[in-house]
Amino acid sequence: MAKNKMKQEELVVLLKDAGIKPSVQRIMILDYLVKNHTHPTVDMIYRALYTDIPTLSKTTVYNTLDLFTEHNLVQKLFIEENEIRYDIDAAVHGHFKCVDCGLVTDFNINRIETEVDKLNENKIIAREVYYRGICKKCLANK
Amino acid sequence: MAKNKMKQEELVVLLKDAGIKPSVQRIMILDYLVKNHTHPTVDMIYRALYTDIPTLSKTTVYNTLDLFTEHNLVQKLFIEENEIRYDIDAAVHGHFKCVDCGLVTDFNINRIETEVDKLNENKIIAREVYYRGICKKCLANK
DNA sequence: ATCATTGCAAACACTTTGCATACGC
DNA sequence: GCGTATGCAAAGTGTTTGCAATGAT
Repeated sequence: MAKNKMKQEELVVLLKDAGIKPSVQRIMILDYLVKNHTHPTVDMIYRALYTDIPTLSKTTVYNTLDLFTEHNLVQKLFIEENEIRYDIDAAVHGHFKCVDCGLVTDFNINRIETEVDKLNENKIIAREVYYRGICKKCLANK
Repeated sequence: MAKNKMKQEELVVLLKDAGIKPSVQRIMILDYLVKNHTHPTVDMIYRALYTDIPTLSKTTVYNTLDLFTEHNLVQKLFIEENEIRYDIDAAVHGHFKCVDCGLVTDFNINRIETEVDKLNENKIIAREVYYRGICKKCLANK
């Protein structure tokens, strides 16, 4: 209980530091993202929180995640068609999606060597590396 | 004229080699992809070909691109939400999308160094690198 | 009292599906 | 003639918009 209370305050600080006014919904959504590094979709977040706040609207989840994205608290991932996923991990890393079980996992990138001359006059805002394949767990089940 | 005829035959060979039965629509869509390395969306392809074949249906464009994807003739790109783009270039390369003008350009990747141990037991089917930012042309216009 | 946030319902955009027609060997 | 390809219309899915109700300071 005391721990939960403390955690809540940390989340409030996180929001305020990002320049976002806290609210019950915003804290809960941030809480979910902090506790679940599973690159959830809007629907996953909505379904997880719906039981706690039955009045929650998907619009609010969309609004809140857009707000978080604008304030660089989360990053949108477009690893597959027809779904946006959200990631709270700020460090640059790659995403591996298993096309079998759908799980998205992170992996570290030490270095990307690109053809510099073609890119160096552009302003690069985001770098994303997506791998798709079959994870070892799904490979074992075959 | 003679050149166009020859080109057409080359496209037919390309399709047959991929195990795809040629048709007027398939040849025209492939022709568009070969001539336009602009990572087009379904809509771009549809609108470009519509004037030549007014009976063309978007469904056919979808069907054909799915078929091409299955036969590894093209690759789907998920660089931004709500749009699938198609790329006929088989070599592994990165994609830079200008968030200002929307243009998607290719760049070469010489090497990606990842944390090997975490990935090497997975079977990797596709590797995609997306950069987003503002291209030098748009930067100059500001 | 004022301004921002929430959330319902409707609208939207892109994609897929069902099925009848047309085409090719 | 038979199997496949095409294309219309309808349905589906994820996201956005308009707007009224609610909440916070």
